[in-house]
Amino acid sequence: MTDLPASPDPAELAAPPKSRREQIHEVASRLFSERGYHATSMRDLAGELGMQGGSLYAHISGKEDLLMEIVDRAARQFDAALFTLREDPRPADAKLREAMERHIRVVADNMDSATVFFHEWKHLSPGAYARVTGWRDTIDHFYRDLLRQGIAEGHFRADLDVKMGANLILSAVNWAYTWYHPGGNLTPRDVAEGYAEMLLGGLRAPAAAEPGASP
Amino acid sequence: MTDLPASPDPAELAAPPKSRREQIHEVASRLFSERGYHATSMRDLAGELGMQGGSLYAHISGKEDLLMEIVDRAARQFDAALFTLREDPRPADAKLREAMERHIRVVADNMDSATVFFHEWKHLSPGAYARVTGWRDTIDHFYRDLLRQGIAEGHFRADLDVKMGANLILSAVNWAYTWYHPGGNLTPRDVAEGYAEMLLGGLRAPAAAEPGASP
DNA sequence: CCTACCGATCGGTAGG
DNA sequence: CCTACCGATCGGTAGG
Repeated sequence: MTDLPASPDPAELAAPPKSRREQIHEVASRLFSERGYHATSMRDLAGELGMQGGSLYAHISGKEDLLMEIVDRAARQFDAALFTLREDPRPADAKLREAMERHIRVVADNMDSATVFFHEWKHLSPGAYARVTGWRDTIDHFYRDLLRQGIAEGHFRADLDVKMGANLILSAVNWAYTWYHPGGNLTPRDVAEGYAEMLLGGLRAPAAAEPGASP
Repeated sequence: MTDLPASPDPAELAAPPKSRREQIHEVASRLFSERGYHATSMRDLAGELGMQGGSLYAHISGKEDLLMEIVDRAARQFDAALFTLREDPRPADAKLREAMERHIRVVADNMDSATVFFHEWKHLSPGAYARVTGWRDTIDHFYRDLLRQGIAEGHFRADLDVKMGANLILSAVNWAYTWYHPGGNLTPRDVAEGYAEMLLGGLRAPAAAEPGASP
């Protein structure tokens, strides 16, 4: 109820005005994720922004650069989310929970560009393509190192197959892009904690309980 | 070293001659998986088969029908692999291993069409689209039922979140299409057993071992 | 299975 | 940011 003079549009309070370039980037992420890169025309994209196809080129240099930047940003977000955990002093199981939560949060907060990241990177030029596989290797190694740390600490099973374990964890957190609904009743934290609980403790019942026994 | 008269081409011994239609289907799976549906032209497809673009239409009715059949077949393979397990009398943990092995085997034996199944189904017409989501629901329910059975039997933890557990399992087996290499040193059975072991028993060490302690 | 072609649409540019 | 346009390519067809 407080007056805020010289601020005519209340929408401008919540978010600073987005540059046209940023708007194009955002709509492109949505369309590329919904229809795929090649099935989205520059005229489709322009239409959603209320302009003509040719007008886009006043703001961007080309369709592929748009894709490259969407994929690049997504990759950097994954990397940034996990990077600060490398030097984290906590034990491996706590770090695994935290890493999975951050990883899923990146997916959840960027459903569109995460989908583009996973589906459309093969349409990039060889240079950008190589950069993406580099990011993915970095993330893979992060989880492998984490598992090795846990084994060395004695928190994880000594007979663990590190490669396979990292694959399993990556499957869980990446696949979220196919089913997670940001507006739903599950937060990224819920998912991460549920997954970590199952992964760390296992699905199997701790003791051989009698079937049908009541407490 | 035995003579086989009236069989001039030894390649015909291993595999019966594939119909042209089947060849088209096979090459289309590969191209759609490598480049995506919309980035593959009918002329690309025809070129790989040594014919002109227009000639394809003597064998098939259209591009989308090709996609629909590839996706349909993949869906049916997943369904068929798990269907016979519904009535299997084994305990849930054994059935889970078996289901994961069969599921991963379908992915591994059909890397191309599995990739198309996971990436290109959104380009189908609404009718075919609905059919695919139906298949996916069926598979999802299979794993949920399996988890419920395991809880009822007392083999699985009673506090298990069935939906999340099914999601975790599906993540593991489906994501294999992104990294599995059919010619490599890991069989689908290796992957399934490794995954099942980690999922059932958990990553955590059974007892609190001393870090650095030697046996 | 080929040649020749159809209308439609593509990414991108010139000039304003 | 628009109008008008470029050459290229698309899925598909006619007629043989």
